[in-house]
Amino acid sequence: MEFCEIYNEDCLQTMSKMPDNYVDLVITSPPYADQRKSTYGGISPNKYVEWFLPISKELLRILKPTGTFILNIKEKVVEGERSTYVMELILEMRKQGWFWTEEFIWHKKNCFPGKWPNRFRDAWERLLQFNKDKHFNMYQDEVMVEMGDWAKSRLRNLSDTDKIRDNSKNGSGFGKNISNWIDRKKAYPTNVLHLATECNNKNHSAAFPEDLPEWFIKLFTKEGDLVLDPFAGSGTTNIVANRMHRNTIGIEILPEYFEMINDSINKENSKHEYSGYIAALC
Amino acid sequence: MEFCEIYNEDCLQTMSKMPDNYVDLVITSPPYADQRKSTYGGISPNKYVEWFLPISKELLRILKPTGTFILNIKEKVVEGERSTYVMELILEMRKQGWFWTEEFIWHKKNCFPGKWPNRFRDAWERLLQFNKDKHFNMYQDEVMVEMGDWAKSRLRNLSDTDKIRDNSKNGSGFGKNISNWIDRKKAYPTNVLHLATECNNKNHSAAFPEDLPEWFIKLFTKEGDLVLDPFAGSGTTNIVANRMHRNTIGIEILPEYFEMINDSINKENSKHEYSGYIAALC
DNA sequence: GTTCCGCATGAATCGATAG
DNA sequence: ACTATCGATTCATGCGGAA
Repeated sequence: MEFCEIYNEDCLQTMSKMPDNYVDLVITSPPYADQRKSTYGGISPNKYVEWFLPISKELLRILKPTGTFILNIKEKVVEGERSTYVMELILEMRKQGWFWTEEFIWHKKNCFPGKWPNRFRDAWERLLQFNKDKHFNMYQDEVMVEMGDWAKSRLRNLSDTDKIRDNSKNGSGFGKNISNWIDRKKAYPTNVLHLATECNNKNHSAAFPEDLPEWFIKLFTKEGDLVLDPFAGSGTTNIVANRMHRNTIGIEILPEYFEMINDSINKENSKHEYSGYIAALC
Repeated sequence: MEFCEIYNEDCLQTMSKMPDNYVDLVITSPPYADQRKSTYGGISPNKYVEWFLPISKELLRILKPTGTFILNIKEKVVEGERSTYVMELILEMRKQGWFWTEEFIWHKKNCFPGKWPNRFRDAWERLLQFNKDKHFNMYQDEVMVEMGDWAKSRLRNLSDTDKIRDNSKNGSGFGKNISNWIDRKKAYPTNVLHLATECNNKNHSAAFPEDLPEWFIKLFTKEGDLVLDPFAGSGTTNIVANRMHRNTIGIEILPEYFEMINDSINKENSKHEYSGYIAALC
């Protein structure tokens, strides 16, 4: 059986006890600069990079060479301008030895309402993918999506040009062989994720939707792998990882969130046993 | 009558002849690093910031204090990693005196296909908003959209002349319908734009869809204002600005694109006169 | 007139092979 | 070793012709 461990500690402390090359996937949403002040005390934007770098350094140590680190972050507006600490953080993390492989966009379909004279509602966040090595595990087939409707009609009748590679029309060298697509139902996704924010009673100010960690856990781990969230918050990452039969560790410094995560995990697992029981009866 | 001037020159040269505080909106998509190599020669990623800074400095001089600069850009992948030149550019432009007000996301619904072991297709680009002053002109009501789903599906199948009529607000049946319908349930948009790239016969490798400059021209200018595109390319920005009764200047260094822009503008304007003639007859 | 269907095409990237 | 070129992979869109 996979384990699910939650620690009520500062994440630097917990991570210091972990061996090198231990974790398969880190996915976290750290407290944003100067936000959630009432709970985490708030880190001011100009101290943010300084505050985060020791953490990213430790993450680099404990991550497996084949592993991935997904950082959910967005810069806040300070005096009418976007802050630059996220960009500075990326540049500094590269100096630590991280590879900045990709930037996914989380498009929040139901973003926070509001109106300002000089800007619109912020409907997206960054999902930064960092790696320790240029060769990492990626299980792309696990997250394939339904192909658009166009394919249904397209694949019924193949034209002659569809049956052979059709290069050299432009200089791009890009051709196609549509006949390869017969029987193909699904397509690979892109680097833009369309997910609604979770607005139900999580009692945590920065909960992300379960679909978000689920997607990355599918993409970057297999069953039995280890998923870490050093800023567990409401524990969404751990709950989802546990449900997906991954080992998982969550670290949360605030006792009230720590308790909440434990409650959620217990509830989830008893529900699981219950449904297993029901299934056995049928 | 508004003017539409296209120059076949290096943009630094053309801009040097312009007075200070002259332009209301700059919207441009410069050649990306090492991209479009066959036509523009390509700028290597590590020289990109150095190459662009003199241009952004000149733009800062000729932009009005109430004006806005929209920069469409995306970093390419180099050796399995996203390049950092866009982030470095933002940091350097702030040192020049620019405010980095916002980052809009252009979600490209039909992005370039392909498959790689370590990444998915890139479906988004950055639309960076820079300002000279914290107080700039923004006409938010001009870009309001239907509550919930976007009006796009309704507008998609309309012909060009319908779009012109809508933009010139001449009280045609179409415009009236739209305005009634917007008044019923209007909402401000977000900072995520969903547009397809134009893949038809533009003869330019990097044309953006007309909706893109149209949206920003509506948002940041009014009729009679001046819109500049220092890397005009196929001239989309200028054509749209001209149609929307803005003054516009386009600069394009390559003679073949320069000719193409002039042809397009002439065609557009003669079509406009023709439809005006028809309208007068009715 | 309207809907349907066929088709070209696009700011790409990786890994292997050749100079 | 290091750089340059080449082949392989892929999907949504708008247009134009057909039904």
